[in-house]
Amino acid sequence: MTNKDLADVIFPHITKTVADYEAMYPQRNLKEGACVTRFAPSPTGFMHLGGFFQAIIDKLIVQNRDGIFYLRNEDTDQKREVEGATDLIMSTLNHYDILPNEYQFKEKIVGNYGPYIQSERKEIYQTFIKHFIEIGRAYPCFATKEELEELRSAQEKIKARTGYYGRYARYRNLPIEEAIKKIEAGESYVIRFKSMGDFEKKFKFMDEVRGLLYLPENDEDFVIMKSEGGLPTYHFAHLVDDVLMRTTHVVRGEEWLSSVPKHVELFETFGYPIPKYIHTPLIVKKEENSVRKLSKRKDPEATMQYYEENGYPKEAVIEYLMTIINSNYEQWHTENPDKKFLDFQFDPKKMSATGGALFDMDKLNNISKNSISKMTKEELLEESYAWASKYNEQLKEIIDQDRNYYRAILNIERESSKPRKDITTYSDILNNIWYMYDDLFEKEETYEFMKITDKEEIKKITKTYMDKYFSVEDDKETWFAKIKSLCDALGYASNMKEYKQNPEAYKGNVTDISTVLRVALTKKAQTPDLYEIMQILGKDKMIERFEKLS
RNA sequence: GGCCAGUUGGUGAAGUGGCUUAACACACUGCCCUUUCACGGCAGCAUUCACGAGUUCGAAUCUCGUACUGGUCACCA
Repeated sequence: MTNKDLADVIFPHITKTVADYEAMYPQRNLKEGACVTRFAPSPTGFMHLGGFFQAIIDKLIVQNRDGIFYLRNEDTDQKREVEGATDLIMSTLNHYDILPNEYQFKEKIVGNYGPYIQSERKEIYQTFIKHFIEIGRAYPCFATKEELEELRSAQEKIKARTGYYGRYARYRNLPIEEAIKKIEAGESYVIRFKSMGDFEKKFKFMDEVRGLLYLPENDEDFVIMKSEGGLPTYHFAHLVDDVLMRTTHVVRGEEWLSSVPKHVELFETFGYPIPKYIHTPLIVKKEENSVRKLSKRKDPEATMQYYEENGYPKEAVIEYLMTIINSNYEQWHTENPDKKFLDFQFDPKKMSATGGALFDMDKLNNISKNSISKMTKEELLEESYAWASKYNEQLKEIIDQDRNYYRAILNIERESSKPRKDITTYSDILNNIWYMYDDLFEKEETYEFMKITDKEEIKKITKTYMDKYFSVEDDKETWFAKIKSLCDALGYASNMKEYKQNPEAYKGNVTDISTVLRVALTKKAQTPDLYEIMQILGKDKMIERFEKLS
């Protein structure tokens, strides 16, 4: 009995060879220096911020060098699989313009290196596993859960390193005859890799972010194929897929760093070149006195859905993540305002290796605010309308009522060198403009009058203003000159310096008068430019609102 | 506990032996501008790079030790 017999008993249906697959998926014909990257999420029904972060890097590496960025669906854990997960991933990548070059989606395969769904690659994995068994580098293991738990507690008791390795690898040297007998008797088993490594020895490993590392060799006989379903574990799928799909750069979270010895031994056993690894910092959150990974259960901001729903412009989300990816990005972007994020030259060496970047909502909000302030009125109209159509019916209705009116409101103090920055997200817009709409204006009950609260005085100010000083034709200078005249006429100081020198001589100053007009028209003490608001409101509406006060 | 990584202001960080009396951005504070707010401008915010020792004429930058933080040790990825 030989290993070959064992392999045939386990995989009687596998007829192809490793060489067949190597031929089917030949070396890619790429330009000099072009890279192949992948985004390989497991379909859990969420698009995690951390995964998205990696997808940006994947895209960045490939961009401008005619490389290939592909999406691979890692669905080997059927227990966790969620229906429609790929839809969500694709739509998120699409929303942010980082679509892959190759993918498999809705029965459609784009690219010659598929299938890109792991559960459809079972035969391929099994071919490789079969080969491993034949060459004596993999074997069936019949250890039960209980057996493994016992092993673990025994190891803990004598303070040995836990795990299935060396002399603890109970089924490693099981005679082939016995193994076959057990299999034929229908016993449950997994396939384990037979490691030849020595934990006491170190090897050199080049991490693209951290530089040269010395890691201990792997000596664990880890599982490469699960008992149910015959699907591989991550480690083995990583080997097979990234070899056959000809991946050159693996971008993944730094939680994988400690599995590197396993992967290196796997690649070396086959004699395949090891891809370059970019282990990215995790995005973490502060809690009490510790930090932890963003969790989709506890932190809504951990999923990409959050940013879409709350109306963050996509450029803002990208820009924020870019500042974490390479902190010189912000500077680069201010120096190259017309370039897109994909033009940026990503350098893994410049990425922080600090083991965790604290998620900073303040920073994101600031970026978002700036990004909205730079939009033209037309852009903001389109973007906010698209957002409202999905997430805010009230805003959508308002826009539908009168697009021109809405556009005019958005344009207040916009499209200038120093635009306003008071809208953080699209979901913020309504809070900032409601008073321009009669029904919303009616609903608000309180007027935020400040210094002048006397009804008669307010009435006098508004009436005098409308009767003698207001004209729609005035430009801004004339308009303000008239406000000043109004001040003078009613005993308020039009000149702030004079007022400050002798406040007793006046009833108040131009600020007080402006505030009265502002609050009377908007109910709010703080609004954008009053002149523009009056222009948009128009004379009739102004009179109407002033009269409501009596 | 073993192994691995990391440790520069409240936050993201620049920095790779002298150009650093530690960049930039966010946050915060104060002042100025101003019809309110937002914007903008100016200034302040780490005498010091976790701590200790060593190498060196010279260290945030190199070496060692300690402490702390994080990751990992699954038939999850």
